[in-house]
Amino acid sequence: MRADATRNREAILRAAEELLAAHGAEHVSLDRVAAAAGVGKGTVFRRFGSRTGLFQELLAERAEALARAIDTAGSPLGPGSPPRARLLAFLDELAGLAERNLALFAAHERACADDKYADPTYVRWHGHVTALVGEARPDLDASFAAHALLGLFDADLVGRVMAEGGVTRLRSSVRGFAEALLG
Amino acid sequence: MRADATRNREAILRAAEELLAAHGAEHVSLDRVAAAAGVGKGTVFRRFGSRTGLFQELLAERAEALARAIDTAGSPLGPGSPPRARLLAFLDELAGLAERNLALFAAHERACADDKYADPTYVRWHGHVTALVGEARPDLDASFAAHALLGLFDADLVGRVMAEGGVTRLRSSVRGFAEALLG
DNA sequence: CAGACAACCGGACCGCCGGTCCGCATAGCC
DNA sequence: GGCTATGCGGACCGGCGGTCCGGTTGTCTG
Repeated sequence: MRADATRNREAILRAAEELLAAHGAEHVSLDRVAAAAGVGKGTVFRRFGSRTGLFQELLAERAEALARAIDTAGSPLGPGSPPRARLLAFLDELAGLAERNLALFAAHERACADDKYADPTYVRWHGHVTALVGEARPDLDASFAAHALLGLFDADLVGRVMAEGGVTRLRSSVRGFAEALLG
Repeated sequence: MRADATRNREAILRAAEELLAAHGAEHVSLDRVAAAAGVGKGTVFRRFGSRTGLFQELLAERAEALARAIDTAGSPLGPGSPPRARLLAFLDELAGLAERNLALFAAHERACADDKYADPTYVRWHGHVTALVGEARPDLDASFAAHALLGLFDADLVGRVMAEGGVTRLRSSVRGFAEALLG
């Protein structure tokens, strides 16, 4: 990749973030992103393939730290902790991530609306949660329950809950739900 | 409403259903619906206001029987049964409804993507589930749990589960999840 | 039955969007 | 300094949801 290509790639990602923060997920078209990045529309598509690809990449970037933490021993998130604690810790982290990136979550949802299960980040999360649920509650359909738990972070739902009680309410509702489910 | 208006209204609803059944939710544009109904596009919008309105109305139609059953004593669905049984019965009915109307669920989801909580049918369902959860598990955030339970009927998830085990698998996964949650 | 009016219809039209394409520019290498 | 592959920009496309208005038609009245 040429140096200018790398620069443009970064400019596009940052422009997309700014527009998300400024105008909400619904008003971020790729024309606008391109314009804000000081770049042609074609460049956006060459770099990211599609709208879907752009938001997937953006989410992957924001989720990277969490992805690493999951595989690293030493916190309740990592291997070594009991599955129930790991799962609760993971969901709590996810709540934080959703809070800090609500507009991105919304945009990502829309962009991945068809074939939402193909998104790499979602797939990783789902695999993780499925495994943990399988250990903690072997009687359940773990994959199904994992989709349901990840569904708690639907952007509209998160927004609604946070409007009433902020991230604290979100965290406690999620935790309460997960604890009830795990028994 | 004039007689021709009533006829057209019905023709549009039936055409939309046929198109949903024939091609999936993604390929049903309002032009196509209008053409299939033998009607101008303007007529579709005059009758239903928007794409959203059309699919909301269609879902409301299909959900009417369930809505009545909920308020009528005499089955596990209706008032008089214990909340836990009512909730499980309701979710089971919803699974059946989702199975029989998968394409409609998908189209409805897309059409209501912004402001999904404004859909009248969803609001009714959510109120019902919230009340039942509140009785069965007063320790939970009932409204939040209700959204989560209704999220189980996301069209993509339903489709995926049914691809693996048909409606039987869907019903048992839903039931298992709900039972675990209610303890 | 005739006439008149309101309700309704059709489809051309609009702006916007995601996505494509190709002639031109330039970064990076010899 | 010159050559080429890589990348760039933005005009362009098809399709969408939604609007609008000139013409049509159901219906009510006398």
